[in-house]
Amino acid sequence: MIDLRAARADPEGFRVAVERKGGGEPFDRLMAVDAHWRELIPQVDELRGRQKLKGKPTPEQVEELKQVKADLQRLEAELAEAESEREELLRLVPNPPHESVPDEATGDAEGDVVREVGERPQLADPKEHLELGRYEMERGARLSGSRFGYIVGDAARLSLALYFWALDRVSAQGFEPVIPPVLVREEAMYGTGFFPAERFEIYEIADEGLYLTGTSEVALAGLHMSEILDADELPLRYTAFSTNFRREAGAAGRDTRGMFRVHQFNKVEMFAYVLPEESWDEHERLLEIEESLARELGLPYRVVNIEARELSAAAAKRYDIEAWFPSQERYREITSASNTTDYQARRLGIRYRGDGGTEYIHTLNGTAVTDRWALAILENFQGEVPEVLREFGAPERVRA
RNA sequence: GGAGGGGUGGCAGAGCGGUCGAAUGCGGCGGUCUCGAAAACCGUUUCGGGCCUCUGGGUCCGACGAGGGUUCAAAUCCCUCCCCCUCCGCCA
Repeated sequence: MIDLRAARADPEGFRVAVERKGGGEPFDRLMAVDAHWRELIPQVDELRGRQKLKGKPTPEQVEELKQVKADLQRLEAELAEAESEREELLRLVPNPPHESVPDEATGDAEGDVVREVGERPQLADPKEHLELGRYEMERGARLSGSRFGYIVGDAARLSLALYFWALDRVSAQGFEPVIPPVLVREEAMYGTGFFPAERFEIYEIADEGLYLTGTSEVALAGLHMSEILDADELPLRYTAFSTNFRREAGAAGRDTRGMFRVHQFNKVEMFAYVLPEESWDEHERLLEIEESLARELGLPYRVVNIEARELSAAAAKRYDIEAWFPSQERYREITSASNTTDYQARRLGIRYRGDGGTEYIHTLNGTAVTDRWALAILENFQGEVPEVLREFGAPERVRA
């Protein structure tokens, strides 16, 4: 959530920033409700003060106190309503985007193309991943429905090698490996900003009140929820392997072939808790790690600075890496690195104790690898596997 | 899944419905002592919000797992939920 005090101090500035992500309307309502709340709170505080006694009241005092109680009940009800309205609106207002985030895309990308790296392979008739590896889509659909598949044989070995390779490289950069829960409570979903904005994307276990995470970002952000960390133990960096579940409800008809967009996939994710003044450096650092992974495999890619309206509620800025997919003749997203600044930390109550008292930390997340990387490897190298993955169990060549 | 017990400050652990934001111990911080340190002694030590402010702070309100309720008044009584522990059952 946003910093209410900062918003009060500069409502016009906030309004402009938040409107870039389409959050102007809830922001206006938030400011109105907050003003009402601030009118009520001193009145309620005053009455509560009168209600406090040192010892047993005389009968006359009890009569007086009953009147105080009546007034208080009325005002407190009004206050409670203002508070719950404010809560609700606070959940709706997105994190303002950073100044460096563009408003308009330059070309075919969902933002500004920062750079293109590597050479696209010259392939006369590129095969797609379904021809190159054994991905059992029809059997997957028979078992679980559309957008489910089995990854079998060499393709499975390739994916497993990718996870281990990525964990190796990322943990060498100081990220602690984690295997997190993938079922979480509603509060973790709200805390990370996936609720209410992206509720439609999330699978729910209604009986238990639990939700399947679409990314281990949720569990990694939740790892320290409602904690006060020591400034000198920051930054905290984690990397998690997990299976991710997404309903892909907004993607009807898109990417329906093969394993490209499925309801269940595996991912190695990076997550960092940092001091506020360090988060923009950390964001660049996450991007650099992601790029180093793509470069080490020799994947042709480009980096995109995502435009404001495409950012999630939580993200103040986001870089995607898009790999070239020869069969589609275009770049497609394979990673995403976001600086959520203090937005998740506020919602989850994650602070640190420094010299100037307690303050909210900043959180960031970024993809290391996903199953989609295996598809990019297959398509760009037409079945050949980069040498570096062999020692992690990948086959020399993937056969369907 | 069944049966019990319990959730209080960084930790441990008290707390007749009012004078309790909360005893005490440990830890932390500052000081005295010391060449220095330890010990001892003295002091200090939660978080959030509103308003004021000479930006040091002041003041009032809220918070004893969470949310409701009873009461003039709740850490203390009642209800719901969450979490932890013990025993039994089940299980990779």
